[in-house]
Amino acid sequence: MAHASGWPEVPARPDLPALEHAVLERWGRDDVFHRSVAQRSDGPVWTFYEGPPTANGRPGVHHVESRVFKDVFPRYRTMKGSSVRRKGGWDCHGLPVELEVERELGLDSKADIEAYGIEEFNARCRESVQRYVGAFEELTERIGFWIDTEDAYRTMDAEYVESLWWALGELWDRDLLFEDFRVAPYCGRCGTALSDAEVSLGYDEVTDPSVYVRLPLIDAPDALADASLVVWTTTPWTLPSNVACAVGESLTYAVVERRNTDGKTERLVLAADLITTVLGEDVTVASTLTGGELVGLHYRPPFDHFMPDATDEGDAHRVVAADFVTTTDGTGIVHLAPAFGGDDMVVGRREGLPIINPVGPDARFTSGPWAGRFVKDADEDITTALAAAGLLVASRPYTHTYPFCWRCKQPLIYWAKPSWYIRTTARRDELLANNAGIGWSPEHIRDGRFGNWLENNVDWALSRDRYWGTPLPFWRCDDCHGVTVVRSLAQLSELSGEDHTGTDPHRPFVDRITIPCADCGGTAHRVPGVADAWFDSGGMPFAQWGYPYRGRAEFERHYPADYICEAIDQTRGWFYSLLAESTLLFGDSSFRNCVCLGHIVDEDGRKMSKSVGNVVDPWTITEVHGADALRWLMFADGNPWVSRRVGTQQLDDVVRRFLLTIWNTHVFFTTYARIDGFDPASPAPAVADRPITDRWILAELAATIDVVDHGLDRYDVSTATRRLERFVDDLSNWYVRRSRRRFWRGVDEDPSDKAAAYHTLHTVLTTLAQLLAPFTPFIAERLWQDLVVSIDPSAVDSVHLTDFPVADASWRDEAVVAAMATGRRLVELGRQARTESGHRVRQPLARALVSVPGRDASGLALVADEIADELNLHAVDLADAASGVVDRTLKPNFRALGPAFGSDAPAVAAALSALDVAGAEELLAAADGGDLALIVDGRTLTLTAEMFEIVEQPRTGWSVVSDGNHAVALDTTLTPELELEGAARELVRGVNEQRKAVGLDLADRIDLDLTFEVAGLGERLAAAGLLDLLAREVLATRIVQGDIPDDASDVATVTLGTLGTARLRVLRA
RNA sequence: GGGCCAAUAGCUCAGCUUGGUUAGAGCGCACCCCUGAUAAGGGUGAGGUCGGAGGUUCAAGUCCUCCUUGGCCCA
Repeated sequence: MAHASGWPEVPARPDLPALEHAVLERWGRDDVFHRSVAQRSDGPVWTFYEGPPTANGRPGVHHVESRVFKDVFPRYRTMKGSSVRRKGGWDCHGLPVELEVERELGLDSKADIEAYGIEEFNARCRESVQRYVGAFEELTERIGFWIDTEDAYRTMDAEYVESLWWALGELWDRDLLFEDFRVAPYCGRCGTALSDAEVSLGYDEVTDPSVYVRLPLIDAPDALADASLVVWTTTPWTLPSNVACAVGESLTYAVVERRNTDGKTERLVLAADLITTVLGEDVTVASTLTGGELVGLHYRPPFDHFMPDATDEGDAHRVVAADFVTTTDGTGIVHLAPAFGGDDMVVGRREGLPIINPVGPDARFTSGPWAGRFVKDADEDITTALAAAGLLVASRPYTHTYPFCWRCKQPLIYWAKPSWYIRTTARRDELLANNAGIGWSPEHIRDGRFGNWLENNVDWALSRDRYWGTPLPFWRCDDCHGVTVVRSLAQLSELSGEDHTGTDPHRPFVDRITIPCADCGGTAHRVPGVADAWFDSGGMPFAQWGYPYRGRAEFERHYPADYICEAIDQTRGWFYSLLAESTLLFGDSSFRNCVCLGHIVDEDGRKMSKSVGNVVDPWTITEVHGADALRWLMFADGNPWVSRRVGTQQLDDVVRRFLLTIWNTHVFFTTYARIDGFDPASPAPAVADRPITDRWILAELAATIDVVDHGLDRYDVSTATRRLERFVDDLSNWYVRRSRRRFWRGVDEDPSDKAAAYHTLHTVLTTLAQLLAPFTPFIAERLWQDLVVSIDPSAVDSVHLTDFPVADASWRDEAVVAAMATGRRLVELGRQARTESGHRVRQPLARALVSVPGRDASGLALVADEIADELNLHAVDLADAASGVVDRTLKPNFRALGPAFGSDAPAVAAALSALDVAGAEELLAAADGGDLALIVDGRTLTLTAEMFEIVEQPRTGWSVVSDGNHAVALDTTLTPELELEGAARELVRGVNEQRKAVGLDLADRIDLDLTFEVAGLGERLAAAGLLDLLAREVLATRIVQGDIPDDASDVATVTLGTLGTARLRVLRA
């Protein structure tokens, strides 16, 4: 006999955060995560790389987003049988960490840091990183992100740094490392270059002197004889360093003539569009030419203080082409000083131009007439000098936004300083080819944002003049300047002759180590810089194992990654550094698939920021709505790569619409399983023998498994979650709704039907738990515990240790799915007809006639009873032509007509639609089921059956609602028998309400007293067998009529439609 | 200035790859139902020139071009 003991008592209103904490506790106690990985250790390896979050500051909601996406696919792959190691990682180096420590210590510049001491400063950085790692680990656990934090790599560890040194050594050996000048935003007072992020903090509107300068051409053809180029700049101090002028190759330039103040005529060259803006109206255009025609001409430079000497390579002071030249301002001719402009440097390199840099690290001139002056302060004197030399065309104040140092408010300058580069441009084609093989989500990243970025690849500027980072392992001889790249601490020990195998490979320790120069016997010191922190993270595929000095086997087993995931802003960050390093070192991409995420915004769509005060704390969310709600919102709301709104409203919606719907279904099942003592191990009826609703929900379950499985297989959570939401809605609002009475009526009424219902819903819920496991691991676990483990202690003890579900072949049934879809469509129409005709569903009606498209008619028999029951009808019949109660018209099917008739299709369609009922009948009769002959514009055309649909519309005066090809007609005639049945239904409802009102349990038996207002009604109900029905429905062991005193308590009154009222009293039997 | 993405109901989003003639869902709103999932649940309704303009096609929310607005990235 079945046992009732196992089923838990399930609260109707769950406390989801508390539920999750209990699940976390169980996972921890039973070591479920590690067991889930261990039990798949023989499976195929599927590799995930943790893109290391910078442990700098407390984790926010945006961290949750990437972490849940990093969780869902590894969980899925694990359930599919793969061995998925989850090695964590922490990005420890970088400027953000330094800035945080500077703030804490009240330091304000690099000079401050050096005065404070690099050793102590870096110790503080290390401590700061560790402090936040703890906060990240807590949140990681709370949101159910299964990752090995004990096994995590840290980019600041000696083994990690040594791996990076090895990589740099490899690049050096392959001639992929070099030193050159790099132009960066720079503060002369602080003596430091600023990052883009820092620069963006300090923009301000300012008025600068802008000058138009004439540069006489010296080797011009006749058309340009005696002409001068006109250039414009807002930084006159850069003019002494001018080495070339840039024009737009396809822009139009003009040679204009004008009379000067001294009466002479001069000839000036500038962009045709800018003549009036620069020179006013009083000029004559002598000729026009393209920028291309100017290229190669030489001019006299504005100053000769810093002329390149003969040893400098390059052909200076000429016109070059550059695509950044525009005519939006200036003159269309751009003065180039490679030492002081990023674009200038790029063009200068390409053209082989010299770099003239008379400015020192304090942003003061180092030589020349303005030596010792801050460059910006020399602008005025330089302008005066230009005027004196007759080169000044005009000088006008110019207001624009200019960057200032966010610390000291000094204007920044763009300044070239020596810098180490990785020669990525030498491998550009391989980068592009490797990118082409990556599975991007969304796909447009490959050819769009990332592809374009690779197309325009420039060499990777590797060095940073900072402190807390991977020190560049480059030792340079003080005497011969020869460079030695050190690849490990062991090699450093060997070269230096001291044991440094235990030395911390950070500044300042490595700075103190010198090695004798192998070439000249001099002493080599380490170059001062550290590596760009992106180099650290891009090296994680090998450095996380300490490769090649350690972990060779692990590296080979876990390279490349099958899957990585970060926010879309990482295209230039981690995605690039990963690809660049693996391409240069190993020749391929270190990741096969990549999901790019959009940003998190607040519930009004605004960016979350501390200053606006709309930052949502993840802990608030997890403790109010729960981690599952947050996870589901991330997966199911919109697409991963568009920005996602996170707020109370969205989370409430997820909880109510999705999680609580699942929970309610669980409560429904478990409540009745307890009462009936359902035993899942009892024999289950064959699926084919179960009622239509069971076969339907199992068929939908099979289809859902397919969609979810396929979606997760191709990194598509949107399709998977949408299908699950629909399935949960179908389950709750159709399967459970239709099946309720099967659960509550007595076992003895129809044991096999009840068994079918229990087995079906149990299968569905346990399978659903497995499908949900990668997405919402907490509620999935709870369902599994309640539905499986609680009644079978020998079952797999966690849903996360099970295999991903596979649909049983017996579940699939497309015919049933299609038939039920039609049936539900008809129920909608029937409900509408009842609403419109004013006949509530509780009042039974005799029958409905329905019409459906021909292809659906055959399946209607399967679901007719369901429709009848749901709409409370005695019969549902298919209206057909033979019944004489439908009108038929013809509706064109464009999908078939278009290809057949081309441009005549609209005319044919119009002819079909124009047919009235009589015309349609006539044609159909003539066709007799075969092809239809239609006369259009005097021509007789033959239409095959696919080209039209027959639309049926019930003709009678019944209550009809139709929609497209579907129609329902209700017979609204009320017979005395129907009224009697309606009264019985009212009684059932009234008694059940009263049962609840007096606090009876679901299974309690009752004695029922009834008094009818209409004489003889009780007898009529009894004669029709309806009182017996009532007794069964309300679990009444005895019904007594006419016994209720007027003053009795606990009496309810029920209105029985047209049949008066009844008074009833319920007592526990 | 360049690149990418987005624009569909009051709000948030599907649908677009594979063009087919009533464009869907949730929330909100209005009205109603249910009362053995009940501090739940359900139904019905109103609400859309699918950002704009051209083009391709028998047929365009869907394909192409241009434009407008917003977002992100780069300069």
